Amino acid sequence: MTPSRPMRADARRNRARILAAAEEVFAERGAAASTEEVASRAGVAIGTVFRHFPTKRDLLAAIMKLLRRRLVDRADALIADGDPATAFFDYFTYLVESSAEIGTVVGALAEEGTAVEPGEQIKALTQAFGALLAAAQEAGAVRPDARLDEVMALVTATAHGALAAGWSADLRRRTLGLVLDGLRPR
Amino acid sequence: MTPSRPMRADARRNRARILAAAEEVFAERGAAASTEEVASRAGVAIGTVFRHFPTKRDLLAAIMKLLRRRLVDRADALIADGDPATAFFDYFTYLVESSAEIGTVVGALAEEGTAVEPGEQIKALTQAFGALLAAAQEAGAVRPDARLDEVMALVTATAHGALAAGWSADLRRRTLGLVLDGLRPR
Amino acid sequence: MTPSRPMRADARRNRARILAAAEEVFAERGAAASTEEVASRAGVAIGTVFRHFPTKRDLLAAIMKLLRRRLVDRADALIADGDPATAFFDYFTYLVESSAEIGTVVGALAEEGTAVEPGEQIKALTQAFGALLAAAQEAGAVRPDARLDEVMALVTATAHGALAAGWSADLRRRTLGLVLDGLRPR
Amino acid sequence: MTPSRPMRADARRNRARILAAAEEVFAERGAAASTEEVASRAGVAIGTVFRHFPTKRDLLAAIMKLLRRRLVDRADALIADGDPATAFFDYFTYLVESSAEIGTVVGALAEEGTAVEPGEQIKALTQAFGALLAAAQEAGAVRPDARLDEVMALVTATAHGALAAGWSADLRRRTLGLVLDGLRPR
DNA sequence: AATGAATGAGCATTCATTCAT
DNA sequence: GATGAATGAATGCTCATTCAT
Repeated sequence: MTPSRPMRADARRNRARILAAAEEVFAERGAAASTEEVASRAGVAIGTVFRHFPTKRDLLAAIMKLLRRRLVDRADALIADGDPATAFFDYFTYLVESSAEIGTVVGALAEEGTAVEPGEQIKALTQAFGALLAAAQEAGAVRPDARLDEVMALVTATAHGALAAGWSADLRRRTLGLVLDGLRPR
Repeated sequence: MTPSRPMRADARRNRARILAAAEEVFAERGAAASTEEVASRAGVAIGTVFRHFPTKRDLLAAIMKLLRRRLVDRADALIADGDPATAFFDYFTYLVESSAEIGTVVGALAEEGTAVEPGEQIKALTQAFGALLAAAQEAGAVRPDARLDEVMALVTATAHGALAAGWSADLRRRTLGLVLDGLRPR
Repeated sequence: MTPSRPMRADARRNRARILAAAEEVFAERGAAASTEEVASRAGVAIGTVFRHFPTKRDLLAAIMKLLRRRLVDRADALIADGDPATAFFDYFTYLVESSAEIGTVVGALAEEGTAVEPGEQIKALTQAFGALLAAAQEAGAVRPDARLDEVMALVTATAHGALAAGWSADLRRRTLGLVLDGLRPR
Repeated sequence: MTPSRPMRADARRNRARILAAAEEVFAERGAAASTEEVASRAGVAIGTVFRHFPTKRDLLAAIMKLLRRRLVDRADALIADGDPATAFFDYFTYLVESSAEIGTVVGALAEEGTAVEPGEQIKALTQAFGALLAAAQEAGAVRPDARLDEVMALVTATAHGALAAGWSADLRRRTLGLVLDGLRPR
């Protein structure tokens, strides 16, 4: 309950390094990669990793939070930017293209049995995506009966698919085209 | 070579039990589940599992083969059955609905680095699906420019998505609706 | 105590095959080779091996017995043959040259903790070698103070050394020369 | 590379304990003894053994290095000491007497197929022994035509023999006498 | 706070041996 | 007697997590 004094400077630096290393390592090696590997890539000792993230789960969750924030930021930028019709499709495409980063982590957590709490971050993402969707529907670029949860499901699916199956860039573009066509008004 | 006389009755029974148990266990716990768990669920000793499948990989691969055969059989049944327009969409839906079974295993193998030989089984599946697609396009039920690889990609994606994200039955149905709409002629 | 009826013909044939296979396998792969390998090389099922030799130990012991008999036979032949001076040295050399066969088995048994009972066979070998030694000493070809147990020890040592260290044929010949020189009268 | 600061005190203590335990265990039980046994005899957990020696092979190799160093040290001491004639024979005897320690390990490694790199250690040993031999020959205590490799072979053989066959102290002394006689000038 | 050594449960795999067929 | 499937203890090794330094 005490506000717990602000982190020491080196501690904060280490936390960041660890997160960066973890992102790299898990993206490369899958979630089976060892925490030790993360530590050494971050240039810290294993104990330091566990001081910051008491559990491997916690580390994975933290990465996810990070990724989500990035995604949300991008959505906000697109919303602020302009043309609603383009924005929605651009964002959808962007999400699928970032899949590799996200996918591994999501998969890893799913595999462990306990999915991470959908928490605030995902709410924020959903909200941002919702805004883009509404705007696009308003502009008549997306069929009006498409609901937000369906659209979210669709991105997730396409992203996972692209990742797990290792589609070529070409195949990804074409498949994405089909998916997006399903969202356009007839 | 040696004609290798037909498996003894108890051996065949055990092999089947192990496969069934493995399917269950891996679907529930992910591919990280232990072989020991499979053995005990199958009611055999650990050595028996390894006698039938010398490697965990082999066990996983065997499950996959089994699943694929089921999928192909179903496709063949639908092809033989009649109405091409319905058949294609039914099969697509069926595949997504079986996703839980397939997904884990596929994912597990992909994660290990060495995917199982795409070999005959997947060729057979692609072929069967191709026949359904062609018939549906012929019947004017599917847009003529949709290519087989895109359609395969789409099923995979939807199936994985449904699996990993744990969609509700309702959400799955609605999302599937959107996907299939993208495949219909405009 | 009942004389236990004479072995069935096929049983005797199998016993022989197994022994032959075991000799091969253990010579090639060392004593760590699996009993299963022996069985398959002999063309019988694993159960058959264990029916004839209830324990891996027993199998190894049986091989040893076989080898010893061969060695004794050779000694007897040399004794009967003639020139005592040559005979002793020839036999010594012969033993070292057969080392590969013997060594593995002996080593294997030693490794297991319990050496095989020296039993009758080894007594027979010692006796045969003793005869050769005595004759050679009589003939003045070997120093009269060399005792039988020392000579036995010497062969064993040289044989093991040649085996374990993988001496070249040339090195073996030269080293053997030194050893034998130690046995000659000065 | 990295200067890699000097091992922590407890780590060094454990490393030493493990090596000592391993020497004991492998000498008693042969190389088939389990790593677990080594761990428990050393009073550490199994993980600690593997942290220090990532592979059983590595552990075996480390023991060998240790033994070799001891042998070389002894040789150096004898060289420095004085009387060349005695030194050579003393060292030969010493080597045979240490055989139990060495033999098991050497044998174990040989059996595994990959002998440890003959590398520096064995070169050092050969060299030290070579110096003793040369000095002894110079002093007229050893026949001048005896070559270093033959002499090495002879020690190896005698050591192995003494070890594997479990000679009594008396028999070892007498046999050694015969061997050494073969090396004296006539 | 950081370090990195120690822990020990867990895992895939092997193999001598037993026993139903 | 022969077969070969089943057993299960044992082994080498990994890795998340703890804790003394």
